[in-house]
Amino acid sequence: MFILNPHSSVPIYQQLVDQVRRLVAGGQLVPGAELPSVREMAHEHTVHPMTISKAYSLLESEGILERHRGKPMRVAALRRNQSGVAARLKQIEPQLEALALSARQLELSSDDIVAQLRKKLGEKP
Amino acid sequence: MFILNPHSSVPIYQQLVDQVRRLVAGGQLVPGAELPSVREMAHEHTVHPMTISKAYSLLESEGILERHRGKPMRVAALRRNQSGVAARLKQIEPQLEALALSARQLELSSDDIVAQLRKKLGEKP
Amino acid sequence: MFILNPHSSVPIYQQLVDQVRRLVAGGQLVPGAELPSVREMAHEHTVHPMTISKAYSLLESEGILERHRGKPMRVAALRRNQSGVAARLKQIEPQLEALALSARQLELSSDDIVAQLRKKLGEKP
Amino acid sequence: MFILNPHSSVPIYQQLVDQVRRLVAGGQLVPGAELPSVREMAHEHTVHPMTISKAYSLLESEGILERHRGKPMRVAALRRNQSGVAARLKQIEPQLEALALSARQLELSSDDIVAQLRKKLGEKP
DNA sequence: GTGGTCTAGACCACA
DNA sequence: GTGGTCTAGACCACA
Repeated sequence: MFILNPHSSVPIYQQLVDQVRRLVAGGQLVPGAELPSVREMAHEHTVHPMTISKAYSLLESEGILERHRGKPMRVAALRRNQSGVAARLKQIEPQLEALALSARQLELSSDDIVAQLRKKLGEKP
Repeated sequence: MFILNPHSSVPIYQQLVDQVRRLVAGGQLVPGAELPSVREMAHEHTVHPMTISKAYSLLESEGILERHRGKPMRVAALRRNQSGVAARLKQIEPQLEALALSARQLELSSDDIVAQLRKKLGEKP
Repeated sequence: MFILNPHSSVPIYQQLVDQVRRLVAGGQLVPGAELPSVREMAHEHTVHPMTISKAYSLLESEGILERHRGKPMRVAALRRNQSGVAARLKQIEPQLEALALSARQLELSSDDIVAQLRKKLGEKP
Repeated sequence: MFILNPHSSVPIYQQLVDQVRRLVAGGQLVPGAELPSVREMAHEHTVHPMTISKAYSLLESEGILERHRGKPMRVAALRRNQSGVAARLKQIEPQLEALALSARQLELSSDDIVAQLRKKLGEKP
């Protein structure tokens, strides 16, 4: 369910945080759903447990996950308006802005960029 | 001409590398053009000369800039097919893929994403 | 294992890059082998850590070393045909050409040069 | 007669010094022979006159060239035993030692190295 | 004038 | 523990 790439320049804990956040916002992870334990997850991805732990803690402090003694982490109840299209678009705004900047500096036309983006959106990961 | 943000999480030297790379690919910096000297650039952005120097060295090792002893760095001759639309699209492919992944996980429709992207592309930076 | 001479006109970081490159090509450093940490190496040779770091970074960008967050640098897997005799001879080709040029200009006979070279090759460093 | 490569990592003045030294030792430049003027040489190789001047001055201080007011630089009379085989071999000793070190670290056999060197010695430049 | 190297030393991110 | 970034500042080589 989770894809962690140790060779990426994005820190592993960050990759995990980003994915959980988006899966929750996207509805693939619903409130109450349980996440793999730190140990399980660490073992499966051969990653240091502290790395998973850090990601979970961040998600907890964001109110996205909930910790209950003795139980696995769970997806928290959604706050109001957290899952509307606007809220989700807001989440990728920084990515969109960075992309737009790159496109301008590369003097790529909007149509070329959009065509390429649609291609990527159509592909399965 | 260059925008360096010391508060960004992207290292300063990396910001400069990215911008020069894109300005060259985009044609705003043509082969033979001289870049500001290390000291000039450092002074203008109140940044340590070594930070600029590191960026220039990386760009030299990529073959984008050329060093000529005693002279400022210059934009190198382009390698064949380096500046076609395809090559430039290739440069932002990682960004496009990351965006597509985010969009899928957020269950955002292609049309919503594209509409938002076009808005950003239309804005002046 | 490494010999760094601070009085040489060859920059310290360059000496290290050259040696690692050759030890890897020669097989004394095998893929997966860990290098001394930046701090260790710096302390042992009483050199600034950044100097070692610079060498390691260059070797990483050449694909000779691999960085794994939180761990010491490691020798990367060899690219195909990277370690054959031909590939290794290729590495000293510039040195051979410079030597041949000198010999010609000094009007030294091939036999004199070769005899002298064999003597040096026989000596322990 | 002289080959100056501005892209080499060896400084231009040094390239010139090395070549003159070897051409004199090799007998291609005999005592009394005149060298091109600083201006001429600088113009021919599109190099800064100061660069040529620096090389000539170094050669003069070594006693290889002589300056006579109003005349071009001339090759000085040879000092005793300056042109014997042993003296000339001495001049390339540092190069031979560097080569031997590289060969050892690359674990190249003496025979492979020598074969390759003979090939280079046989080629015209 | 140009860029390069190096040290001292602070501070950070990651595992 | 690991490596990375950055500054302050000295000193050098080259043109």
